[in-house]
Amino acid sequence: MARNRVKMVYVENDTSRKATFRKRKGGIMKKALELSTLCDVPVAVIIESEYNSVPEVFPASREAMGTLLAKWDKLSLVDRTKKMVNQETFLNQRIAKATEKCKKVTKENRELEVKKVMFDCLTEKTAPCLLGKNELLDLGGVVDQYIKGLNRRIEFLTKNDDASSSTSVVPAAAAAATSLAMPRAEMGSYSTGFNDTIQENMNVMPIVKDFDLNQMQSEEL
Amino acid sequence: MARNRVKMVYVENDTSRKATFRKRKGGIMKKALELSTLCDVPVAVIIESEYNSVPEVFPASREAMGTLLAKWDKLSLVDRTKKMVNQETFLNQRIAKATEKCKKVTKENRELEVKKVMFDCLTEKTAPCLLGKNELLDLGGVVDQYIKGLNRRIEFLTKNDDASSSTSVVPAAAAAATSLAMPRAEMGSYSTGFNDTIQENMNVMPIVKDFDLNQMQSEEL
DNA sequence: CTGTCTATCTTTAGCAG
DNA sequence: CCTGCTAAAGATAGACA
Repeated sequence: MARNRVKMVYVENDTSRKATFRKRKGGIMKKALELSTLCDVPVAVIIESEYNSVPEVFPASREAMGTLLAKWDKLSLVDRTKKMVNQETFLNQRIAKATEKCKKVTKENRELEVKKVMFDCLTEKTAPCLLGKNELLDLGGVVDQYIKGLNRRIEFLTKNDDASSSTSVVPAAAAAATSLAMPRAEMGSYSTGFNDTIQENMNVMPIVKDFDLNQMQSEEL
Repeated sequence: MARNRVKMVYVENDTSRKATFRKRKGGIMKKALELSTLCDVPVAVIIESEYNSVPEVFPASREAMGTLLAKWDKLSLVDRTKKMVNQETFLNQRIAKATEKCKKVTKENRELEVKKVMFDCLTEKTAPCLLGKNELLDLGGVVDQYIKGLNRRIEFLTKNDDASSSTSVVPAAAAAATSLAMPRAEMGSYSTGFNDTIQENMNVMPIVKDFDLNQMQSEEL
């Protein structure tokens, strides 16, 4: 978890594995204690270790532990199976969630790519004629959205800010760039240098979001 | 755990508590899954929640869970009690460890304070005559150690570095300062400006180590 | 409420003693 | 093997959509 990102696979090296085991066991026990303290819920953790001949460990109090296990014993076979199945469903749920997130990120990335192309066009790095039909359609959609934002922007400026109302006569492309930059400018002073704005956005655009299943937390169960 | 350091006490606010519960439960489940993956050990976590009518959760597989609980059932009353008692001892062990660490940090801090006084004396901010008997004794000890370090330093330089051997004639106080700075200089070039060295150390000295029990991990159990 | 963001706090992998 | 350190990865409280 530190220094190097660690792969979530069995640690082959005996020494490292033992070290990891000890550290992480301590970590879980602490977390369990914290959860039970913060939320006043009974928590039990059982860890079977090859290093401990009496291999169970519990952060719960003696009584709480007994109660927890008793409850488990008393669960109907149906409920128990249901819960057990939940465990089998555990990974499936994570996968489903991850898939959904992955889709979303992919979509966002496509949008970012299109925006990048748009700015490339503005700075003449890429000729639109080199693009395929689908790319052009996507690009058209993005540009349309920018122009819509631009119109709202013009309306806003015309109503509220005389000094800036002159922006309503700039070429559409530069205005679109301004529009894109708006979210950042909203809380401060408004940007007026279009080339700067474009350049600024050029630096931001290439960022493509990364995605990692392991980064996701189970949440929900 | 973020934005604000959180006190380890029951969270009164219902909304916050539920949010904390959900987040931390997810966190523990993930950690449990990671531990069992990395070290290939069976892990079970049972969390009884007021929000879940069938209030138990397990990251372990169906079989592993059964095995774990069976093992617990088969534990002799003696072993079980021993383990249980361990839970009662849990906090005591943490307290013991914390106390020990606290002592250590306190001692380190006292040494740092003494060093600070020593450098104050060198820069004439504090007259030694204003100090009490114990402080003077401590100070004497520290100065002695510096002088010892100085002698080793002189010996080293006399043997290995003709250009620097002239330092063997500097006043003891400045030499002591050099000695103190040595650990940092050992891997690079040697410091030669004594006033700079003193000033540099003045900036470092006032750092007094902090100590927090919650920062400690249970480790060991 | 459920999901998202992010400034901070916490955990821990890899080393050195 | 254990202990301590530290930089980097991870978890999460609080605020917000």
